[in-house]
Amino acid sequence: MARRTKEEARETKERLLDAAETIFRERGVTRTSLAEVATAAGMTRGAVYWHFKDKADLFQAMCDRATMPMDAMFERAGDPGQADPLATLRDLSVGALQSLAADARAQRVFEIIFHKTERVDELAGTETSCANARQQCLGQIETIVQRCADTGQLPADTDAALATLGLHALMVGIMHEWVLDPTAYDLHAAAPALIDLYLAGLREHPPRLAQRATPGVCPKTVPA
Amino acid sequence: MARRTKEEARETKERLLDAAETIFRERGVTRTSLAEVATAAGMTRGAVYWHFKDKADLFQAMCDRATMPMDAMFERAGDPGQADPLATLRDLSVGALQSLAADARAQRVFEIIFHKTERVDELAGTETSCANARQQCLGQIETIVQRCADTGQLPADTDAALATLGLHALMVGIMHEWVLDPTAYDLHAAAPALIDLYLAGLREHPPRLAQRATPGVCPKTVPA
DNA sequence: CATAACATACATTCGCGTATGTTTGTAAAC
DNA sequence: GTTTACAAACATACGCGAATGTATGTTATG
Repeated sequence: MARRTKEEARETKERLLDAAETIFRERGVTRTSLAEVATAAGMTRGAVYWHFKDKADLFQAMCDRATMPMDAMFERAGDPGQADPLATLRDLSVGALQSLAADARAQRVFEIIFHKTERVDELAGTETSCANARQQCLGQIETIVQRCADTGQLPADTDAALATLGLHALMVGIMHEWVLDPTAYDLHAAAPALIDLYLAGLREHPPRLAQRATPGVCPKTVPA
Repeated sequence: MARRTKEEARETKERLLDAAETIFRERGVTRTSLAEVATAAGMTRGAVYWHFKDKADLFQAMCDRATMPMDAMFERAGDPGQADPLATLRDLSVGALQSLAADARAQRVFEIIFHKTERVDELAGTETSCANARQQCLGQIETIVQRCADTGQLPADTDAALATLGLHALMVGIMHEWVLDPTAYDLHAAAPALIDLYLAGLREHPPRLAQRATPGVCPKTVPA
């Protein structure tokens, strides 16, 4: 069997990507051979090497296919001078979490990215594109946070960088833990509460610029 | 060369663990061969197989050696009926972050755990011990949060489970991102601000029990 | 008929587990 | 307090399977 039609070839490529999601998730990226991916898709290694350069290329394509909608969200949120930046920030954060909750493919791929792969130089292409997305994400958030401080929705001396780090860390942590067991709780329902909790803290007790040690609730210093 | 003294044998074991930290971090756990670890420690594979059963055993020992102090922290924080549970919670959270900031070995190992390994069934021993630590950590936090709600330091109808999920996610996210570049910011200095920000939000706008959709700042629903 | 879309075959390398060799602390026997 | 014998603490050698990249087949499409 060989030489399928154009449409069939596209289907096999999709099936290979689907198989990669399944097998990478089950066995981890490094431990899975391309033969396993191929047989899981009902093909042989020849098909894989025809559509993709090597495993890194396959992995990259798999990630791109899944993260495309979330990338688009961040693109959309940055361009206009929004009238209500705090609401924009909330919508963006809650939307990202809820879009993960609604997209089974994104859940699989994020589980792979967070728990089933090793960040090494050999996946340099994926690594840099991932770092770019992260930097762009952080930049978007910090821009909006700073706009909140400028428009008075947050205190003027808010440390936008630290506030951004915290929000980003919160979202990364939520995704990181939730994909381990999506049945643990309803992320779609919980996302607003979690984000609003953080944003309320940001209004109530934000990190201030030019402030090293925060007095906080308890003045006792911790051992080490 | 063979048959060193007891003390020398312990030293070589430590050197093997040190080498494992270095090589695992550089090349990822799965991609590193035991030969690489051995040569990096100035030994051969014979030494590795003498001190450890296989790679999983070496990895487990490396993790245990590094996470021991942090495990002890959580043990210490749970036992007594603390008078000020909210302060206990803050001390525990800030202390965990600052202990990471102060311990170079913990930084290396956490970077390996978060970014240089793949959670698969083959590392079952490590996986379950890690899950146990995570469950114990979550349990400790939730117990303290519930105590805060019971003693009136937080609203009585606070959803302790969700509040715990958020705090845990925040800390995981902070560690997850910070170990990627410890020079990005001073974690020891930033930890109190980040934790106090979340705890302030917890007092100001906590998740409530028996409450599905939170009204929040912006009622608009997000696409998908 | 030329080539896209694969399947098959081949050579090479790499890592693992084990088996065996070697040296030397170390503790009991004398 | 030697000496002897045993085993600790490694090094070396072997055989095996598995995965990779490429080279070469095969078939049907455009």
